[in-house]
Amino acid sequence: MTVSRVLRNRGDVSQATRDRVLEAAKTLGYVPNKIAGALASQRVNLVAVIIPSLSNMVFPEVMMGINEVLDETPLQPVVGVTNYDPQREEKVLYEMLSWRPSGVIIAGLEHSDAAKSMLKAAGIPVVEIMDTDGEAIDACVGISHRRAGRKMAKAILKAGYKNIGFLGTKMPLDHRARKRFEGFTEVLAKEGIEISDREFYEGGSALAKGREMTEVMLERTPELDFMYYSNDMIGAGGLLYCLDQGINVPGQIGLAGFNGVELLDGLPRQLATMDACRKEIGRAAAQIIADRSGESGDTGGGERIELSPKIAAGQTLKRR
Amino acid sequence: MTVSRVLRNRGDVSQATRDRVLEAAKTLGYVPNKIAGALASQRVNLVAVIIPSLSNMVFPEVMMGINEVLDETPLQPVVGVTNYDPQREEKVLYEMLSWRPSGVIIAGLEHSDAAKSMLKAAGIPVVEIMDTDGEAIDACVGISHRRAGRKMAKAILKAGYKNIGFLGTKMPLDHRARKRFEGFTEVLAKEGIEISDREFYEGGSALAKGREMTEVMLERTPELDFMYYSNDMIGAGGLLYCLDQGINVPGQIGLAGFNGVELLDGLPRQLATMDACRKEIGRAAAQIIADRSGESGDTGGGERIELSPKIAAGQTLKRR
DNA sequence: CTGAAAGCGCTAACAC
DNA sequence: GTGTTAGCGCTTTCAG
Repeated sequence: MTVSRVLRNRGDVSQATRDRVLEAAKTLGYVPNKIAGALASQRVNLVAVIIPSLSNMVFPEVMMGINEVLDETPLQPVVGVTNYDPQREEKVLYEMLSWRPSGVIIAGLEHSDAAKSMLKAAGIPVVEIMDTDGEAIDACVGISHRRAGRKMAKAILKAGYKNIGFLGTKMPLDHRARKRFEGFTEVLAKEGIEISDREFYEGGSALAKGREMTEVMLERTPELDFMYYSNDMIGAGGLLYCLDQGINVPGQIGLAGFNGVELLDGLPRQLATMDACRKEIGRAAAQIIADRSGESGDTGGGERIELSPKIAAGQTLKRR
Repeated sequence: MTVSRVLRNRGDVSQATRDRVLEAAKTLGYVPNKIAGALASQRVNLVAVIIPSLSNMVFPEVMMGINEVLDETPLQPVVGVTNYDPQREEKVLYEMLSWRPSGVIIAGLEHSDAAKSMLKAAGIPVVEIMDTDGEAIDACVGISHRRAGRKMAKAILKAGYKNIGFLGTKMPLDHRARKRFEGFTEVLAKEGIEISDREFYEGGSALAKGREMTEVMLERTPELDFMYYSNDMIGAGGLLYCLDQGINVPGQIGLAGFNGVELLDGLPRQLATMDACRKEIGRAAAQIIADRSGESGDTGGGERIELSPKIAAGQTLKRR
């Protein structure tokens, strides 16, 4: 009835009745039931956001970007965490889709077949984020991790380093880290160079792991003159370790990480890194959903935004 | 009809029909509509989680605790972020309640009157987390930040420090930081000691800010022999700064932070801190909601769990 | 064990 | 401008 109209600021209602309704609503402590509303209107202002983890700052930062633009709209994000587990991803996705959200933002391009079918069948905007190396179901915004790996390899070679070590996570399911690694070794291979040593970790404090791994690797392969870390946190650990040991960085050994986390600003020396454009990705993805959910005929589709991460050479990647 | 029964594994359905239904559901790619289900059953398996921020690791860690226990139940968390803004908190809360969740987990004990009324009127379990210094609406799990501040002050005094500086965030709305500060100065006052200097920051990289603030303060008040940081990140920045400057820690100056973040493990020296029991808080809060949402008559109510944070004295808070 | 029927609290379309 | 009506897609209750 009329009440519904005023509560949603729709069309013709006289000021008098409007006031009366608002008054009543307030005194009764009335909170509309969105479930009923959604069912009736076939519209749910929720955006499903599916990410692998909350345990490092990267996804929370993406969330912040998403929040920023969704705040300007009636849309609300609902997040689900998969722990890098395809099974869980499938389940979380199913749960979310059963709420008939206005769109979904999901990390990565790799999903189980079932997940892909659900996404395709959902008939809502789907934005796959963080990665552009592969085929998207619908829209896609991110960076090319393969290209990022290549770019860093080139910069390192150009700076004159030759004996390069790689340190990363032991995560077969972190496809983005894997792609960076592939791009990285690819460029090295072209120059006839192979990774001199490599080390992988899982669990624990990344900073501490970075220290440990660096120690182990330097002991095992003393001729190393560069270490490429698959994320800034272990890179920072490595940097702190080197400084502790009185190792000249980058004189004796150069270092680089990946992500461009804010944390690096406070380190004794600025670690070379590459900005993964996390907030920007969140913002762009949310924008796509917001734009499309406004339209009627789902005009858009298949948007593809590839951001280009830039190297922040810091002080740990200098020409020798 | 029957279909509904098999999809929910309810009561008496013959294996034959069950199979037939499952079969049909699969081939049709049927995903049940939870909105309709929720409306009909008056049951929504969502738990609203309202937190101030995602920008440091503390709340993501609480989330992980919540996820852990909710994963074992049909309940699903939905998070809302307030940016420490009571206005936003009110709005976010309103939005969430309009989905009629099974419970709400909300950070802090300080809310606007409107927010409090909504929470009281909602008729669902409400767990206020992180803080126990004040009056809870319903259940409450956290630590006493006032007590935490007092405890740290005692430890510092006992270790023989006299000229103490405080460094924290410029956040009038971070009640927990404020309470820690109050507890801290209270104990000092009892011993006839006043904070020698203080400094507050906002925005930017906490690690970098920690460095800057430490530098500024040491210049301004050279007689300081201890610095108490309101979080570990700025504490870590301070520690790195001191080490850079060749300042003997804790010989010349002692340091302590707050939170017990994992990051500290990788630092050149272990910063003294106090574990805020974040994951544990998340777990306990989720458990309360889970337990109560199982019962019919909302048996429980008013649970109050106060965890006691322990000092991890690290290497930067040693008897002089 | 299975079907039919009556809502859940709203929105949308249509009268008044 | 305002009231009325018919569903939205399920769950629930009650008959068969």
